[in-house]
Parts: sequence; C-alpha cells; structure tokens
Amino acid sequence: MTSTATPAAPRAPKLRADASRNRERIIAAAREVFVEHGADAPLDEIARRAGVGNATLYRNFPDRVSLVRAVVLQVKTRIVARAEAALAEESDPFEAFSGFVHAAADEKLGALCPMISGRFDPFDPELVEARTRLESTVAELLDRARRSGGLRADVDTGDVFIAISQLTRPLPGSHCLHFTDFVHRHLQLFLDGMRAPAPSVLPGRAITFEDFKNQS
Amino acid sequence: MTSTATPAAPRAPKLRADASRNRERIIAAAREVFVEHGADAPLDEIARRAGVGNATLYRNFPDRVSLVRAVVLQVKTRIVARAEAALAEESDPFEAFSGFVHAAADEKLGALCPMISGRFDPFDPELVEARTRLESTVAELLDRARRSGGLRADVDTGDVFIAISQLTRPLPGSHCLHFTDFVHRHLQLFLDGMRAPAPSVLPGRAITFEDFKNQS
Amino acid sequence: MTSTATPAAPRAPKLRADASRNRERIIAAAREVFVEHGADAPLDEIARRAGVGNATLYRNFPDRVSLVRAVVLQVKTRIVARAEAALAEESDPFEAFSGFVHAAADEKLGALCPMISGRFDPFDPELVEARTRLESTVAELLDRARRSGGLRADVDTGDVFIAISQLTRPLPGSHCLHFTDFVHRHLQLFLDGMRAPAPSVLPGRAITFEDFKNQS
Amino acid sequence: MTSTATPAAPRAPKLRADASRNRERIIAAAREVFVEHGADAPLDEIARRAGVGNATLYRNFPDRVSLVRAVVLQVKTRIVARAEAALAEESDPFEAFSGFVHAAADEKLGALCPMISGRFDPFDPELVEARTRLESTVAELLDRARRSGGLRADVDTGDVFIAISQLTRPLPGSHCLHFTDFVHRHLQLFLDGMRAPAPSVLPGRAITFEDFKNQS
DNA sequence: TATGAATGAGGGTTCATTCAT
DNA sequence: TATGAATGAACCCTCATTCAT
Repeated sequence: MTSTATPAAPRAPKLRADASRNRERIIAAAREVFVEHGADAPLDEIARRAGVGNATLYRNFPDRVSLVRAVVLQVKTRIVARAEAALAEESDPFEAFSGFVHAAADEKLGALCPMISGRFDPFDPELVEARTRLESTVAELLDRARRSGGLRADVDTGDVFIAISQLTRPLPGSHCLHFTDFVHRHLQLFLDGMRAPAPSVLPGRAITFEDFKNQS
Repeated sequence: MTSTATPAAPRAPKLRADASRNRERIIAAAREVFVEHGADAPLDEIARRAGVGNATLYRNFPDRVSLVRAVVLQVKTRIVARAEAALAEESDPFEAFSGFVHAAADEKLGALCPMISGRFDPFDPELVEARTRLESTVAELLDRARRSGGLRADVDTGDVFIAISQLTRPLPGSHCLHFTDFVHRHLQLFLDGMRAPAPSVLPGRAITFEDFKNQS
Repeated sequence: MTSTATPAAPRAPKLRADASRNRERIIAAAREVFVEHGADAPLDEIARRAGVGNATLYRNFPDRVSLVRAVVLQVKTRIVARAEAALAEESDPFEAFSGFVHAAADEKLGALCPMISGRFDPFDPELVEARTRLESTVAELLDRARRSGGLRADVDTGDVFIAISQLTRPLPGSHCLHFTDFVHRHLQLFLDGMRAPAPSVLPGRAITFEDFKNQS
Repeated sequence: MTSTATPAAPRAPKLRADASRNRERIIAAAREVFVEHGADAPLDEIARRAGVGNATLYRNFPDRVSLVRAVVLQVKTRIVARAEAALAEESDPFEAFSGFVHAAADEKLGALCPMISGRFDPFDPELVEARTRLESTVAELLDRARRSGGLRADVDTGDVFIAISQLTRPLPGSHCLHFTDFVHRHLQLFLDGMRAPAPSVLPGRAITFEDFKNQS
C-alpha cells in the first residue's frame, strides 16, 4: 500500500529497486525501534532489524537527524491521509474531527515527538509541504466543527497536535501495553473539553502551527 | 535537629551538616537536569551542576535508580502538600480540584514520568506511603467534586495523574520555555472534559492507582 | 583457506583477512599482558599493545572472559601438541614425561592459572575437547612412566598440572627474568619427587582433572 | 598469644593502648583480606573489616606498601618462630626440616607473595633483620638435614622458599577450599624430590636469599 | 553499492587518597 | 586522634561514525 507510490521520496532521482526497498525497510525499522526504545536507540539496532549493514543505513541517511526526518515525514504524510479521509466523511463535523484525532493517535505521533529535538531545517521543502497540508486540512476539519456548533471557539490546530503528541507518548516503562486503552480514553476526555459551549476561559491564546514552527 | 527542618528527608539517621547539604543540592540538580535532558541525562552533568565531584554523587546514591527515587519522592511529597492545601480550601469543590491540578503541574510531575522506568521496589515503604497519601487525598478531592455535581462520574485518580504527567512533559527541544503557557491551557481543556454531565462515553474503565501500581 | 593455516582458530566461520590478523594480534598481546600484569590487566593496555582501538578488542571479545577463554584455549592447544610430541618420542618413558613437563612450562601455563577465576562455561565444547585431549595424552605419558617403573604410583594428572601451574607462575615483581632458571630447577625437584619408589606417603589422594573440572 | 609481645612493632615510641590495638586489628584484617581477595583488595574493605574508619588506616599506614610491609613482617616473624621450633626438635633432621616446611605453608606465605611487587626498601632494618634471622635459622635446618644424609646437596634456602611461596599460592577461583589438601600433598612431593641421593642434576645453581634480596 | 570492521569519544562506576569535622 | 565524606583519575564498555573490502 505505502510502497507503491511513496510520496515520502518523490524527488529521489533514480533509485534502483533494491536500494529503494532498503530505504523503506530502514525507515520502517527505525519507526519500530524509535517507538520501542526511544529516540536514542542505537542505529546499529535499526540496521540489524532492517536486515542491512550499518553502513548501508549511513549511505541512505548520513546522520541520525536525516533518518528521523524521514520517519517524521512518513508519519506526517499518513496523518494527512487520515485527515483527508475524515474530511470526506458525511458524518457530523465534530464526530469527523473526533474520529480523526483518534485515528491520528494510532499513527504513534506521540512517539515521534521526542525525536524532533534534532532541530530540522525549518525551510526543508518536504517538511514544509507536509506541515502545510496537514495544517490546512485539519484547519478545515476544525472550521466545520466550529461552524456546526460542536467545537468551542478558542482552540486551534496547534492545541490539537500538542494534545495528540503528549497524550500518546509512550509511558516510560511501557511494557504495559494495555496502555493503549488509556490513550483513547484521555484523548476522549480532551475532545470533550473542546466541545462548545466552553465552560471556562482558557489561559493563553489559541495555538497554531506557527507557534512551534521550528519544532517540526 | 537538622532533620526536622527538612521534611523531604525526615528519616536520615545522622548526616553531617555539609553532607546533608550536598545531598539536597544533588537532588535539586538532578531534578533540574532530569527535567531538561530526560531521565538518561549524564550523572556527571548532575554532579557538576550540584558543584560536587561525581563520586560524591555515587556515595549518596549508589545507582541511578536510587537518585531517581529520591527525586520522585520529593516531588510526590510536594504534590501531596498541594492536594492537602486544595482540600482545605473553602471554594467550590470542582474549582478546588481544578486548582490542585494546575498546581501539581507546576511541580513538573510530567518530567518525572520518564523516570519511572527504573523499576522501583514496589514495596518501598516511603514510596508506598507517599503514593497512598496522594491517592487518598486526591480521591477525596474527586469525591467532593463529584458529589457537588461538577465532575463526571466515569473518571478516577489514575486518569487525573496520567493526564497531568503526559500534558506536562517537556517537549523535546524545549528551549521554547513559553511552553509553560501551553501546559495550563491544555490541562484546562482536559479539566473541562471532566465536567459533568459527560457528553460522551469513555472507552475503557476508570483508572485508579491500582492500574499502574508497579510503575511508581 | 586461511583457517587451515592457523590451527588455533579452526572454527572461525568467515573472517576477513585483516580482521583475522587483528584477532590473532589481540590474543598474542593479551597473553603477554596477562603474563606480565595478571588477569586483571587493563584491557585498554592489551588493545594498545596489539595496535588496535579498544573497541576493536570488544568487538572480537565481548567481555574479558571471552578473551581469557581464547588465550587459555590457545595455550591448552599448544600444550597438547607438546604432550603428543613427547608420546611420539622413543626415549625412556619417565624422561619423555619429564621432558613434557619442562616443555609445558615454557608455554607459561602458570600464567594462565590466575585467569581461570573467570568461571568459564563448564560445557564449552572447545574447552572440553582441549581438556579431554590434554588429560588423555598426559595420562598415557604417566601410564607408560609408571609401567616402566620410573614413576611412583600415587600421583595423577591433576598433581602434574597443579605443580606446573603453581611453580611456573611469575613472581610478583618479576623483573627478575632470570627467574626462568628457577622454574626449571624447581620443576626438576618436583619431578624427582615423583620418581619411584616413593619415599613417603602423600596426604590426600591422587588428583585428576575431575577434581578441578569446574575450573577450566 | 601474638598480642602480648608483638615483635612486629618494637620501635614504635609510645603508642596509646587503643591506637596499638587498632594497628594490630588493621594488620590482621589486611592479612585476611589479602589472602581472600588478592593483593589489590580495596583498602576500604580492610578498614571496614578491622572496624575502623578508612582514614585511621591511612594514619597508621600512609600507603599500601607500608601496610603490606607490616603484614609481611608479621608473617616472616611467625615463620621464624616455626623454624626455631623445628630446630629445637629432637627428631630426625630431615623430618624436622620437612615439618617446618609444612608448618610454614600454614602461615600462608604464598598468599603474600603477590604483594611483594610493591618494592620494599632493601635496607629496611626490620625487614633485613627478619630475613636474616629466617635465612640463618633455615640454613641451619638444611645443614643438619644435609649432614645427616637426608637432604641432597645441591639445594639451598632460596629453593625452599620459592617452592613454599609458589605451591601455597591460592588458586584463582579458590572457593575450592579443599585446595588446602593439595598444598601439603605437593609440598610433600617437592620435599621428596629434595632427598638424598639426588637422582638428577638440577639446572642452574642453588638459590639463596641473596638471589631475591630486592624482592622481600 | 553494500558490507563488516575499526575507531575515538563519552558515560558509568570504583577506589586510593585527601579533607573537614 | 578518629572519622565520614569528597575528590579525581582510571577503567570498562557502548555507540555514532568512518574505513577498507
């Protein structure tokens, strides 16, 4: 499904079939390992799990940041797809938004959060594009939900993503895998807090992607 | 004599004045560094920031776990104090609870979350006592809020602490210190989601401390 | 191809030429350093003397025990060769045995003695095989010498190896390298004590390899 | 028994009773620990076992060498006593000598051997005196045995002490405490090899204390 | 190109020794 | 004087990264 038309690497000039396969396997392994062992996981472990030599990993991703970038990009792309699917739904706008949030959580966005410290290039075209698409799509979801009267007025896209990122981050000793149950439970509480009418005044102001532009 | 003045270490048998001072400075430094760099931060950095040699740190805390334990205990103790203060308030029960949550966030509870992986001894008397006091106090806060009609019925103490822990965890490249603004904003959204009447059905069941007893 | 030339490592699956060379150099350096500074000698010193980085040593021998194992195996193998050569001799059986003991001493068996504390896996196939071959060959040497009337009846293989090990251990500040002279002198005294007829009754019972099976 | 007239510290000007007791306890603990854990044993362990603070140990013995010196001196003194007792015996001269060797082994002389690397001052009066008394006493034992026709002519005091030292050194993983059985067995073989008439020609020449004067 | 091996820098920990009470 | 605490140097080991096949 993902491998046929990988939007993650649209500008790579001409990758041989096996090289491209290697690249994908490394990204997949990296995602797994990052989720399991955290962002400081040994790169050798990733290479091993991808079934390639460590030097192959370095050929594809000269440093850790560029590997993280690739993983982040892939996740972002998948989340955009989730958002677009939610937009296409016929259901109640708040429910569509709510469904998207739960779906995005399943992409383990939170697990990636600790990796962003690598300070990406803020002008990286691919990342900028992914972020832009993500923000506009989610903004549209929010707009609809707000107009339908389901969503309180004082929240914005940044609030949504911070909540998803934080509430889905794996707990440290997370061998407790039933932790997944917690996640959707608390996301739901957060979503309930976003419903109109607002029962309280929020401190600060609505957060947008502008507010953490340098972060991803 | 000296021990009564520092409620954080009431059981120290007989510690020399300077040693006790060092111990406190190490814990303080550890807390800072753990919050900034995570639980895997170099112990040498902690020692350096505390102004002691690294071996002094090891004398006081033979391994990383025991240092983390000390920090966790200190934070837990402080949060208990916050909870008790909230109980003593005269205000609306939900507001008291809400105020406690915001106050607890200021203790950087979230920063401790990544440390729990060290697998403490589940029967450690001091930790057990701190946890027990914490749970019972917060349970009382929740009960009052629930009885007053302010709090929805399907949440419990564990839900509160997971939310606080997760929402207050520092973002990775947290040079953005105005991130603190985010925290209270999203805690407030979460709190709003906990109000009665419940607008949705939560997945799973109410979480209590039992559900992560082995974790802290 | 390369493996046949080095009988010391006949089981290496496929080792690159330079890697194999490094491995041998590390073992050689380890043997030197162990003999000089004892089994607790810094591994960094061994790496330095072998002319490789310390991490290379760790790649080849993940822990100290595995390095010691390699050295022990090499020495054992060489001593077996000495024993077999002695068996092949035409001379008087006691002289053949005696010659073997002096030859084994030159392999610095004694220097290995302090290393056995590392507690090897008692079922390690290669070590077991080396020990078995060694014991059977030396038992044969002893048998012949005993049958020829040269050797007293109340000693066995274990007695021989303990004596060799102990009497050839380097003295602490062994800058006195003429110490080697001592060694053969005292081995000879010990050998003279093993001659028939026995002038005294030995305490305890004859020692075999069974008696320190767990030791090597 | 030993504490009443300690010849080990005859020149200490005026030691307070408790200070003197501390000194003795440290030496005793050091001997124990050296025998058990080797010559590199942590000094803190020795202090702990002696029931004193580590700084007290340093006050009495400014560095490791001086502590070792004290232990060696004590052991030498005790062995001299053994030799003098053997001289006083009425029995067959070779048996008297033989009995002394076994008795000296019980003083764990071998365990001290690894410690001598600390390079003592060769002119240290106390050490010189102990060595001189030891050598002359043992030389007398040897002379008598030689004259009685029991001892071969080509061995001397140094040969005896090297053999004792080496054969009584603890084997590395020496949790095997029945190892003690080995010791006397192999000492006996060595002694049998020293009997007259000599069945072989020894390499080198007879060793005296002169040959390792710098060693102890 | 892909690989396994080599490397050096850095963190964790221990211990001999010195300092302050 | 005797003590517990502090210190820094040394060692073990891991891992990101580079090199040679």
